[in-house]
Amino acid sequence: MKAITIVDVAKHANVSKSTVSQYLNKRYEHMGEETRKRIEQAIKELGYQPNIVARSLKQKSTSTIGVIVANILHTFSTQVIRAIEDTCHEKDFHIIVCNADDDPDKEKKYIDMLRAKQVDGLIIFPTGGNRELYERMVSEKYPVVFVDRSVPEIPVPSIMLDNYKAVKIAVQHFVEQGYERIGMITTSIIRNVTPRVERLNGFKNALLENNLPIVQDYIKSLDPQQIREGLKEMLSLKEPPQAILAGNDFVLAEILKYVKEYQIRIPLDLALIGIDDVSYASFYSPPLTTVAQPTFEMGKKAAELLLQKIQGADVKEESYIYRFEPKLIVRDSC
Amino acid sequence: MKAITIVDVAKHANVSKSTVSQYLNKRYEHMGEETRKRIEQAIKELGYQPNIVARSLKQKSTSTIGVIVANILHTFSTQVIRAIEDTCHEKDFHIIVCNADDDPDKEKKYIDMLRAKQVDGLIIFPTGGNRELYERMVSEKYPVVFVDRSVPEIPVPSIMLDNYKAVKIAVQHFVEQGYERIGMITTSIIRNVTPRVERLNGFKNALLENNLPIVQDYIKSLDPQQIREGLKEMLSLKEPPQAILAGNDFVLAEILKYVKEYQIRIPLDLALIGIDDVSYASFYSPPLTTVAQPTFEMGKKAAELLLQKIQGADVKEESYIYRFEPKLIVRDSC
DNA sequence: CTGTTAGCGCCTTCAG
DNA sequence: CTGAAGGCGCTAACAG
Repeated sequence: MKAITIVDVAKHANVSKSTVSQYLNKRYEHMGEETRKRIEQAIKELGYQPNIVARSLKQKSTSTIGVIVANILHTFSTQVIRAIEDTCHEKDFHIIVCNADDDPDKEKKYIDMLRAKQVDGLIIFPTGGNRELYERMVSEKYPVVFVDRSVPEIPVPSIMLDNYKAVKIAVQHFVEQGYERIGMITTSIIRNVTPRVERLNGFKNALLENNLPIVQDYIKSLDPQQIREGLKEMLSLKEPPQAILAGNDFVLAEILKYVKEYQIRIPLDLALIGIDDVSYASFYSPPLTTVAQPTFEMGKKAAELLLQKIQGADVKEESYIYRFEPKLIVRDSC
Repeated sequence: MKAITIVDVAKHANVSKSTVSQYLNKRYEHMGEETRKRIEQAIKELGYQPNIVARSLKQKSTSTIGVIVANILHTFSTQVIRAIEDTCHEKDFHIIVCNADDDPDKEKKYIDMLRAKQVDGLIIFPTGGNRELYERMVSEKYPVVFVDRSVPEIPVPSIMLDNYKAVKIAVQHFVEQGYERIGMITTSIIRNVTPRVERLNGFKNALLENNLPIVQDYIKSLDPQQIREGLKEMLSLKEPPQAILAGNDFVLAEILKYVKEYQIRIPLDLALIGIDDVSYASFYSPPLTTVAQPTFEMGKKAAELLLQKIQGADVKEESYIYRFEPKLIVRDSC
C-alpha cells in the first residue's frame, strides 16, 4: 500500500500543498470556505494521515517524552507511569518506557537513544551512576525530571517521598503502641539509592527522638536474596526486636513469607509496618499497617513539571526537590 | 545549545557528509583506515548523536513499536509489557505504551496516532470495538499482533491463554478435592471480552465433563463494584457453593475482602482458586491455589512475532491463535 | 487567499 | 575511496 502524502491530497483537492499544510494546522483563517471543504473531502477520501515523523523533523519536537524506570514490575513504578501517561495523554504527548534495571550503563544507553530519537524530555528514576551525563543535560537545559530519587548536586527537579517523615510516622506509631525494640530492613544500599539512605537515616533519627537506643543488630540493608537470612539472624538475637519496619514492598513480602513459615504471629510476636501500600494490605490476615506514597500525585507532578519545562516555562527552581507526604494507614499488624 | 549535525562532523573531519553517513552505518569497507579514525575522532569531540527522526523519515522505519493495553495497572499487562520491552531491547527497538482503558474510541485514537508516528508495528490488547480499523490494518498488511484477546474473524495473530484448559484444571482440582457445588465469578462480559467468555464457557463444559449440574446461581459475571453484592447473594443461597473460581486477580481480591469481613474460613467454609498467580498467593493465609498464566512467555512471543512480521518474514499463518498453557499451582485454599 | 521556495538531517545512487 | 545531488514528507516565510 502506497503511503499517501500531503502532495496527493493537494492534487486531489486542486490546491497547493502549503494550503493543505495550513489546513492540517488548523489555520483556516486564510483559506476559502470552499477550499477548506475540498481539502477535508480529499483527506477523507484518501484516508490521509499526516506523517508525524516528517513534521517532527521540521519542527524539532516529537510530542514524546521518555520515561526510564528502574523496573516496571514494581508497583510504585507502574502507578507512577500510569499517572504520567494520563497527564501526557491530555496534552497529546506520548511516552516511551524503558527499564534501566538499576544499571547505569543501560541507563546511559537509553538516555542517548531517547535523545537521539529526539524525545522532548525525560523522566528518570536515576541510578545515580551517570553524573556527567546528568550534568550535561542540565547545562544544555534539556528538560529532565527525576522521580523517587535525586542525585546530589545535580540540580534537576526531583519528585520524592518525604522519606524522613514516612519513617518517622511509622516509628511513632510503633512507640505509641508500646513497642521499644524496633528494627528496620531495607534493600541494599550500596549505590546510595536516595530513598533507602534517607529511610535508614530517618529511622535512626526517629529512634533518637523517641529516646530509644540505636541497636545496630536491628538495622539491616540487604540484597533481596539475603533478607531471609538477615531476618533470621535478627529474630534469633537474645533480645530480638518486637517490631519491624519494612523499607519497601519487596522487603515486606520477604518478611511475610518468613513469618508464615515460622508461624510467627502478627502483631503478637512481631509487629509490622511496611512502606508502600501493597494491594493486599487491606485483606491480609492481619490487615497490614502501611505507609502509603501518593504515587499518582507524584507521577502527575513529574509529568506536569516536565511538560512545563518543555513548553519553555522557565520554572523558577528555588528548590528543586519536591517532597510528597506519606500517609500512615493503620490496620492491624501494629 | 546548537544541535550538531552530520555536516558539522563532516567539516570537522574534512570529509563529505556522505562518507560520515557511511561510517555511521558501519560501511567501513569503502573508506580509508585513516579517514575512519578521523571521523570517529570528530564524532567524539563534537559529542555528535545522529538524529534518528531524520533517519526514520528517510528510511521509513522508526525501530519503535506501539503497545496498547487495556490498563497498565493490571499485573498481567505489566508483566507482558516487561517481557515485550526486554525482547525489543535486544533488537534495539523501543516501545510506546498507551492505555486504552477498554474504550474503543481511545483505542482508535491511539492506533491512528501511533501509525501517524510511523511506529513499525502494534501490539494490542484489543477492545474489540474497532473492527473496520483492524480489518484495514490487516488488508494493508500492517504488522499487528493481539494479546490476551482475539477478535472474531479478524486474522491477526493472537497470543492467548488456553482459557478452556485454565478453567478445566481448576474445576478438576475442585472435584478431586471432593467439591461438587462449584461457583465462578468473572468481571463483566458485556463487550464479549474473549478470555471472560471463554472462561465462562469452559467452566460450564468442565462441570459437564465432571457430571456436575450447571447451576446458574453459581455463575456470575459482574462489574467490579457489583462483585461484592453478587458474592453475597451467591453465598446466601439455601445451598451455597462450597467452592468458587475467581476469573481474575481482581475478582479474587474482592472475594478475599468479603471473606475476611464475614470471617469465612478458607478452605473450610469455602474453597477458592484464582486465575492469575497473584504476588501474595504464596504467603497469604492460607496460601492461595491459583492458575498461573505464563505472562513472560506470552509477551516474548508477541514481540517476537511482531518483529518477525516487521522484518518481513511472511509468517505463514495457518492458525493465528497461539494458545499458552496455564499451570495449576496447588497451595492450601483448595 | 493561494502557490513557490527553501530547508529540517539523513541516506543513497552515481559520477569522479 | 570520496563528493555532489536529490529526496523522504512536512512546515514556514514570502511572494503573487
